[in-house]
Amino acid sequence: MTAGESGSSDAAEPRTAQRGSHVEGALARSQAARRRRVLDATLRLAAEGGFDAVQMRDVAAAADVALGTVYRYFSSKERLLLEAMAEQQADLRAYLDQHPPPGATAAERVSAVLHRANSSLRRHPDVTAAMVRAFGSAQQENADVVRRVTEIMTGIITAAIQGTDRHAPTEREVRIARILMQVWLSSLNGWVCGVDGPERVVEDLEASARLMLS
Amino acid sequence: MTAGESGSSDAAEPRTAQRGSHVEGALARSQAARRRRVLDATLRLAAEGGFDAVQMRDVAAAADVALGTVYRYFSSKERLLLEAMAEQQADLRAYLDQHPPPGATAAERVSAVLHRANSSLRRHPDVTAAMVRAFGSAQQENADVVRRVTEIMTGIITAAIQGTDRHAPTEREVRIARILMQVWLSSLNGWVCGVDGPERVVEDLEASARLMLS
DNA sequence: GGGGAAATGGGAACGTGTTTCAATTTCGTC
DNA sequence: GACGAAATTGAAACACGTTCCCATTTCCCC
Repeated sequence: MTAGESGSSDAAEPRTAQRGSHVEGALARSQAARRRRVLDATLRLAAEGGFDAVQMRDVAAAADVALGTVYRYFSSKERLLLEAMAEQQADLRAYLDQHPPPGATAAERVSAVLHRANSSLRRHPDVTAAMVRAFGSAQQENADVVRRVTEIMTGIITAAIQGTDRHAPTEREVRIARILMQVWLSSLNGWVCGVDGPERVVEDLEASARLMLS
Repeated sequence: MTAGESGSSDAAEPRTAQRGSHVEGALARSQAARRRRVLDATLRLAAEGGFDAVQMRDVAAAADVALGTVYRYFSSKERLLLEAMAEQQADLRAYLDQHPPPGATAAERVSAVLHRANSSLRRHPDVTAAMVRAFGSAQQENADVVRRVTEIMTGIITAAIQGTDRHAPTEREVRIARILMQVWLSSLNGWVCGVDGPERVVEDLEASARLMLS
């Protein structure tokens, strides 16, 4: 998707109270930089060897911080990958907001969006695998990030359904978007664990879009 | 679902070649018993404390076998839980074959089946959580069990769509069944990781069944 | 520019999944 | 009933996520 860098970020500070006072809720610059290095190191390692290659000691070393510092910013490996996933999805949404997909009907636009998104995922299979695996084994303490990810994905699909017309989404549209997101996630899971080929993800999504948006 | 014991079983022997000769492909009685004890111990532990309570050393102790023996039968904790899940789903299918759900329309029958299945899952939340978590983080080497599980779940839904009329399922019916299964799995994941309440699983399924079967 | 709190570094230590290995037991075959 | 192959046991060892601890540094406030 080439949606590249920056963007996103809403939650996510170290889990202890904030210092200072004036910029309540924001991390000091050096802290933001550290956090970014950790996330970048995570993506780099994931790109090489997937979930298993993201070893916390290696992440710390690659980000040039101490292991304890990684844990200060991300309470677990799972959370680290989930935050990376949330950021990735947020970037994707931002990109799509700027470059809305073509298509006259809702089904066409949804198809176009998910096609783009998936070919981007296919270009980094190990990263995707790492994130999907973290997502699939998520625990209660990470429910907030999981929710954030699902909301972003649902939002992407809702936007595609609506197209340029920006009315408040219908109840029905939201439901359909949610179902499509669930199919998407399940399909990705099937792909990364080797049950289906990567084409299957797009096939599933197009089939379900066709079934519900006609 | 009270579908209780026995049943299922197709694959799943220890990963080395078979002894003897006459009963090709089947485990000696004592081996089958050991395997069963391991699975039962797994379910017992999962029922108490979910995924984290299923510790391989404890499973071995509870099943009264050595740790190495557990690993002879199940190559990993993930596989152990997945095989348990496959068995559970196979039992559910067998039960439903004997007690087909009521309903005049496909949507009603699907709704009835999934309602039953889910209230059974809700009765053992920790077991469900353990299995769903294993499923969600499944790796390539367990693709076979994952496929078996999804096929059983899809089969259950397909049967519900068809009702008493046993024609070969339509292409369209298979596609719908697959999508419903995917929604089911995603929804379960949302439940066990605390993003949604357990009612949400049934809501999602009914909504999608309604959307596709009308 | 000193005081104090929070953050960071560095590294040991712990828990649990997984592997390994030698000794022993089980079981089919002759 | 003895032989040999496979299965089982018991225990140690390893890998990696996670936790802990303390010395050092950074940063805010006075």
